[in-house]
Amino acid sequence: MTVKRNTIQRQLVLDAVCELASHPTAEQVYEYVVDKHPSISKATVYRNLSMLSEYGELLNIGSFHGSIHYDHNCSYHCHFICENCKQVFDISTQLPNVFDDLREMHGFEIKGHSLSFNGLCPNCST
Amino acid sequence: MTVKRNTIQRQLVLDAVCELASHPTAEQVYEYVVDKHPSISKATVYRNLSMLSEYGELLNIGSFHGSIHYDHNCSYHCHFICENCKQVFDISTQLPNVFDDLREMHGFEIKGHSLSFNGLCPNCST
DNA sequence: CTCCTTAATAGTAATTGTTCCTAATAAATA
DNA sequence: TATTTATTAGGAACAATTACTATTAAGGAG
Repeated sequence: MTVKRNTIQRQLVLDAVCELASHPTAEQVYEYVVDKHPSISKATVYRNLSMLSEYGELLNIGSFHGSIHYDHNCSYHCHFICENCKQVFDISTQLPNVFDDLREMHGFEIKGHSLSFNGLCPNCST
Repeated sequence: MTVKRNTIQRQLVLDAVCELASHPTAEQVYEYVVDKHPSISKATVYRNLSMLSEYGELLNIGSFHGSIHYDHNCSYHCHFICENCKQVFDISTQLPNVFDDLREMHGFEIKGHSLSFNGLCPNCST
């Protein structure tokens, strides 16, 4: 059995996503981390972002405008992506349990889902 | 005022997405169209896919596994993406009108949304 | 129908996001 | 403290997409 090791690089990547709290991309995480740990490489950031997502410590919320965004909040919520400023907003709303119904009705083994809206945020719509 | 011109290339791209009906990527559309019109270039396929999406004649349903998928069905439905076979399935289900509520409650001008599930399809889960 | 404007095209180069590769490093266990 | 091997840095490779430029052709005006 392979052991998951704790490295400062992995911790820095995880901390960055939490501290940025802006649904950052790998590039944005790299920019944030390289300040504190200049020798880190981009490959390390990419690798840790996907490993942390697999472990359930981060959430890959999908690819918007060409790059994958990550979220430190792994509990269920939706997102709103502004087409103008490209910002990703959290939308905390409860959708009824159609998800459970879907699971049972269609025979799909659902491991995750992504609900996102696009349009213009209050700032950009004026 | 710029005039949108009708070209055979644009029509072929639109037809391809309809005829394939498998949520194709730009690459898959190109492979399909180049048979009928060998001189078409990939840039033309990419350009027309994004223009047709802007015009509302196609739907960009998001980027899965590294490339954007398009749908000829522009009416509301969800998708299920199998993590194993990478197939995109249509899920026709009605979510209650939380979308209208969101629109009014948050001040976001919602132009579209995307709800997709990932996991294993019935074929792959056994 | 013919001419003219310019949107759209073909072909290719460039860019961007991401993954792969390899030798060196450093966690974790014995 | 020594050993194993997961992880790293750095750069090359790759794949999806966009940008660029000369050429072509759609469609409105005359």
